[in-house]
Amino acid sequence: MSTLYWFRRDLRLSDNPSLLAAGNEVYPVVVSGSLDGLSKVRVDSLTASWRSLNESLDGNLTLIDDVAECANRLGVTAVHCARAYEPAGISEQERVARDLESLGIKLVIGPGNYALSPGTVRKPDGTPYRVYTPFFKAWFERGWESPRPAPVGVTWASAGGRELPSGPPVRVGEAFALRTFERFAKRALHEYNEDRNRADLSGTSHLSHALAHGEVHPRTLLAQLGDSQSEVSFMKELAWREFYADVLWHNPHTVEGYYEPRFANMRYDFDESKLVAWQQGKTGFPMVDAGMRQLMTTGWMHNRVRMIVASFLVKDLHIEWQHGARWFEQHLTDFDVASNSHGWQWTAGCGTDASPYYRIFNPITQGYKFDPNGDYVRKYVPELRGISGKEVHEPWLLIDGLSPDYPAPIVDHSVERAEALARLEEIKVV
DNA sequence: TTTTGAGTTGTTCGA
DNA sequence: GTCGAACAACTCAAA
Repeated sequence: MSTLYWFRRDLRLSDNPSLLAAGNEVYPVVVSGSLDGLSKVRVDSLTASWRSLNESLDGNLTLIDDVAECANRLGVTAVHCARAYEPAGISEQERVARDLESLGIKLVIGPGNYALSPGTVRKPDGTPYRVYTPFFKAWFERGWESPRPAPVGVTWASAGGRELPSGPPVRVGEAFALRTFERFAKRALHEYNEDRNRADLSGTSHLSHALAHGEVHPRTLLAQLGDSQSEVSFMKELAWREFYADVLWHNPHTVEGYYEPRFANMRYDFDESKLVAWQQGKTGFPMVDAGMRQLMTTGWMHNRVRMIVASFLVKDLHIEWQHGARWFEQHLTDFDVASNSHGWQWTAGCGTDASPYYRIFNPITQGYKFDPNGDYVRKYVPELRGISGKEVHEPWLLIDGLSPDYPAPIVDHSVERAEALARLEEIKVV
């Protein structure tokens, strides 16, 4: 009996239990609505992942507009997919399930792209964790299942939808994800504990795109990790992804709503010209500008730099975190709603296990620390390439060093730091 | 039951 | 120049 498989954010064949459940005669499809509202860079990256998956499916992956309509036309009795845990995905799957049910077709939803599905790790009293470290302990002690093999002997058939959109070649896909991990495991993983914060090095895994698109299952990675300090550090990063998915699952309003509600009452500014300067990487703070331009030119930003630019928007410009989160959503090809919203809320101080009120990043100090030679800044801010060495982090100190094209700092950090502390004081719990 | 110490990612100030 | 203390309030887990 044929089934229809609806690929969403699980664009892989191996270690995909939902796909294994779909049987031996499968119509693989993706849905055109997945592209709605996405920026060009995200459309390009998602459709590149689709094209890569299509090669593994012997060219049978097609693009459809409506799952229920397609399933009905093909006469299948069941549609299979992997579970979504974020609010938009949940409601989409509920809607499709209702549409299918009215046609007498089952929607079979398998587990999603987490070692432990959101909602499963709980405190002994049954409530969800609000602090990462105890979550990690419970998550680790509970453990996860072994990776599953790719399906064997499946006949893929075209559902007769449209051809996949073409686009620029992007290095993505399941095989690329596995190669990326192998490369990482051979080199950077050993120094991960030391180098992952260095913006000027390639010390991170570069697997965020693959994890966000489900080109690899996290437990496929976990199964290959030992217990060295660096391997445990990487495991903890994977656990952060699971923690934030869990937090969002329990608190769906926190996509754009405050996890800690009293922060909704804090005084914020909205200066459009400052927001635009931040977005365009023209704040006059080299480390911030390098990060924002890396985002614009590559669709990715180093995690350490994400914190620096986020802190700058929230604590130096006093702009609400949601504006920054939305900008990231438009430009990050590895966008993950749970990690994005809760990463921002952590920096803003309103999230789980939040950054203490006094932890305000100094964008200059952070530059010296995590781009010690200034190479990262020079790579992404061409106006500053004439300045050699670490001096690039404070171009205003150089008599002849400042390019006329590069802006002066748009704020005084020490003034805005004090302002941020004063505003936090106003919402202090008495 | 109550208490206690720790909690991803930091900065500043004063000794 | 280095170094340690101080900087909310609250959650969680262990004692």
